[in-house]
Formats: sequence, structure tokens, C-alpha cells
Amino acid sequence: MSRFVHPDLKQVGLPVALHALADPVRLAMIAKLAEVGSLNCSATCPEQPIPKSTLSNHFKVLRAAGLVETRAEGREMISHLRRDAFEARFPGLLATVLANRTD
Amino acid sequence: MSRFVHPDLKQVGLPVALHALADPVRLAMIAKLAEVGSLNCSATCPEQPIPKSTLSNHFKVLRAAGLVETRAEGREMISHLRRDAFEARFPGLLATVLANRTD
DNA sequence: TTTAATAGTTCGGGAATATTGAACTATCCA
DNA sequence: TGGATAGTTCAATATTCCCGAACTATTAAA
Repeated sequence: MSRFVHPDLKQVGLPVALHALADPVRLAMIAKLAEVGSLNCSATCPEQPIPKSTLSNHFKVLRAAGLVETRAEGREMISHLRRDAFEARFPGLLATVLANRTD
Repeated sequence: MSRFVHPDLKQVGLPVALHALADPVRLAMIAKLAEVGSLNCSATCPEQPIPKSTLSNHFKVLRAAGLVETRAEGREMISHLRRDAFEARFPGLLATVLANRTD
């Protein structure tokens, strides 16, 4: 279990951020995180049965986009949105995307 | 030259829209269209030398996302943003994305 | 009317990405 | 200690993307 990479948002470009948001599974994960706050990895998963390795990859994409921060807590990996940092870098973007999401 | 497909925006999902926006070249194209109005295909192209076939593909993606409408005019293909329709489907999204774009 | 030039599309194959099963690490608990 | 749980990493497969080459359609020139 190596440490996770949480980039400074100055280094995140808009295309990377949009790409991270442009996936139904990741959108569902982010919506759930926005709703609930912090969640462990598998609880963030939507209804469909997503393999663990795929889910792990989705988290990596979300972290690389500066959307999510993950910390180890016991054997769980707890993730939460980097709301303020992301908002500071891309004002209004997350809120607009979430508002336009249809379940 | 077949006719272009311009979907009803009701059929366009948020991930498709975000995916279309999540590319530097397409973002530049859209920014230029937003600025100038209507443009032919090659004039929409950014500075870098993008191959014609690639550019053509980018337009197909933009059309599929409901962002752009293309009509044939002589031997040119004139494209313009579907501003109102896109805004009605995804309120605030295009404006927020364009506002967050750094040249 | 050919012939050439322009503007872009379509097709196909190689390059780049994404997905996922299997093996692994780390932690907790009995 | 051993087993169960939580998730990562790796490597192979599947999918998507990019771009050259060939094509269509229109305009212009010879």
C-alpha cells in the first residue's frame, strides 16, 4: 500500500478535470461522496457490480484530477471530495456538473 | 458526403457532453466558435497542425454531444454552437467550462 | 469540357487507454 | 496463527483514438 498522490490543483488542467467527470461510474461516485461526505472505497461504488481493480483505478483518476483525497484508516481507504480546493481551481464546475446529473 | 447527425439533446447524457468537452483540441475549437460564431472546419482548428481526419472526428464527437451543428455550404462545412439547445439541456455547463478555460 | 485544386469524409490499422482477473499487501479479529 | 476483509498492483485483453490514404463533392482554371 503505497501513499496516494494528491496533486496541487494548480497542476491540474481543465481537460483532466472534465475527463475525470466524464464517466458514469465516477460521476455516481462523486455524487455519493458529495451527498454523504467521506466513504470507504467499496461503499462509494454504485449499484452495479464493479470489480475492485476497476474501482481502484477510478479512484486514481479522481485523485489525479484533484477531486478526491484518500487516506488509509485501518484496512479501509477513506475518500472524500476536495471541495474547496477544486472550487478554488475550477469555480462553479463541480456544482454545475452535479446539478446537471440525472440519476 | 452524407448528412450530419444532430441529435435531440434529450438523448444526450451528461457523460457524453463532458467527454466531448474533455479534450484540449475540442475545447479550443468550442472556444473559437463561441467567440466568432460560425466557422468552416479548418478555420476552427487551433494553431497546431491537426490532420484533417482527426479534425473531422472531433467535429463528429461535438455533434454527437449536441454542442455543434454543421451544414454544408458549397464545399465548406460550416459549424456553429448549439448554444440555446445545449444550455436548455445542461444549464450553465458550457458557460462554466468556457469560463474555466485557460488559453 | 476536362483537369486540377479545395474542403472535408470515411476507412483501416497501429498507438494509446481502459477494464478486469489473479496475485499480492496490510489490517483486523477469532 | 489463520482466516477474512479492504484494497492495490500487475499483466493481458478489450476498447477507443489518431492519422495516413483513398474517396466524394464542389469550385475554378485551362
